[in-house]
Amino acid sequence: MARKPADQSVNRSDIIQAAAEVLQRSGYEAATMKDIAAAVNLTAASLYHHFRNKDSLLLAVLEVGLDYIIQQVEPIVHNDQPVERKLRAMTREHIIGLTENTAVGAAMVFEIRALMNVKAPPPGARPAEKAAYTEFIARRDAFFARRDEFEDLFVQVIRAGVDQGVLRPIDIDIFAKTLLGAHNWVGVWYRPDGRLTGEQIADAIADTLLRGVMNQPPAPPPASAHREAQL
Amino acid sequence: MARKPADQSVNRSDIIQAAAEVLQRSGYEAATMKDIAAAVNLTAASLYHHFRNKDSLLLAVLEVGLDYIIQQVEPIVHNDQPVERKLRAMTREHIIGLTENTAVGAAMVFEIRALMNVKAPPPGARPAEKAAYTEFIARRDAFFARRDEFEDLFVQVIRAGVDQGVLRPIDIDIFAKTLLGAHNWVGVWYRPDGRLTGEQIADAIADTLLRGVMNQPPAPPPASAHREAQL
DNA sequence: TTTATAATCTAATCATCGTTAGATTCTTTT
DNA sequence: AAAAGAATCTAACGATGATTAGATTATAAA
Repeated sequence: MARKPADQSVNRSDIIQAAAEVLQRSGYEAATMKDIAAAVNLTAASLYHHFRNKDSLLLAVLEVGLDYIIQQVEPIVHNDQPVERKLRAMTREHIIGLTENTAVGAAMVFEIRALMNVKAPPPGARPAEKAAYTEFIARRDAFFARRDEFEDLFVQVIRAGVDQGVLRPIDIDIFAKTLLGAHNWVGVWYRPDGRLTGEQIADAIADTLLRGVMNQPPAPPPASAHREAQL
Repeated sequence: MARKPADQSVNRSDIIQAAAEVLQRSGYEAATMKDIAAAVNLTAASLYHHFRNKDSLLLAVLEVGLDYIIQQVEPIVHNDQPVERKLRAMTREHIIGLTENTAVGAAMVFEIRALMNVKAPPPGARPAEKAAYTEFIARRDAFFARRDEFEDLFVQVIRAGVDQGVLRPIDIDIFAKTLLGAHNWVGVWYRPDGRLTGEQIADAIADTLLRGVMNQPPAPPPASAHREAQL
């Protein structure tokens, strides 16, 4: 019965990646379904075979991005390295994640607000439309909850550092947001053909921010350590 | 001949502020001329008496924001205080500027990209339309140039600090972007009814970032110094 | 080979929105 | 008061774009 998808037909992931790229150029509202479809050699109508509507496609892009970043960062929180090592590794994974896929990275920064703009269907709308909306709201709220959880990972590690006396008695929320701002901003200006790799950028940022909050000046970064060596 | 504007009629500034507020909620593409007009009790058509078109209104919002921030930050660069005092004061003025008018502050972060999306008029368009477009492009490019100059103010001060040996031999561009990212991000999450004032947030961020880049640990911030005392 | 269904297309619908035309009202100057 | 121009309005135009209906094609399972 169930047919295995053919190799040459596009799948959800193809569309999500293409959508992210169009979003990066145009922003959500300016990006048309036709633009996105053209990026995978389809017509706009064909996209509706894969996604309920435009909002749902946007959400899918953001979910993929958040899932990936959480998957990279979360394990670091639960290992038993010292706080400074954890923070450095988290900065690395976050920034590398944003720079490896700049389209999705930019969407994570710029398009989240578009999630707030979706309008409820009018009272006279078809039941299917209302159902789609309800489901969307639930998925969106779950997304925001996960986003908050992600940001809280940094808060947890920073708090542990302050409690242990490794970090100065800083305002934890403000530092977490300073950190996240510095990270996210990389997603705004980074270009793959730039002077530095994502890894180098991450190390430079981590150096400065760690030094800014540690009681003892941090150990110099493991100069040419390979990425996995940090985990 | 020339009539003095009546007191109860709306002026450019009113519309620009209202537009910024609508933009903050909806983003540029989702914001309609009707929405903006309603915020100043006008019809959409009336806006065209004050602005050539929607693009031009967006640009006006961004120009106002950039002008204000530059006006606050630029003088600091040219006084003769030590680098650390300058950087702290620049952070203060930048963040206070973003938090005093959150609508314009958010526009400066989120809507600049919309400037890239304006489409050229078709070859068959009216001359007036083509002229408006040409003028828009020129103004837009001037805006970007000024924006770059603004960011360069930070680079200049940081470079001076490194040259003087006050700051560690950091990567100047990366640190400037780290700083700007931390600043701009405040414009994303700050709420006027939050726990801290813009000034307090600025001080906390400046503490951490300065400590992160100074060779000697920075002097503790002038605890309860009033804002103007920094200049 | 037949069949079910996945994937895609063409063509149309429906709503929204930027923009313009032209009339009207309001305020200042003469 | 009359004139001039500024500010605003109503009504419409034209374009765009999300979405749907229904037909068509391709592919894997039977």
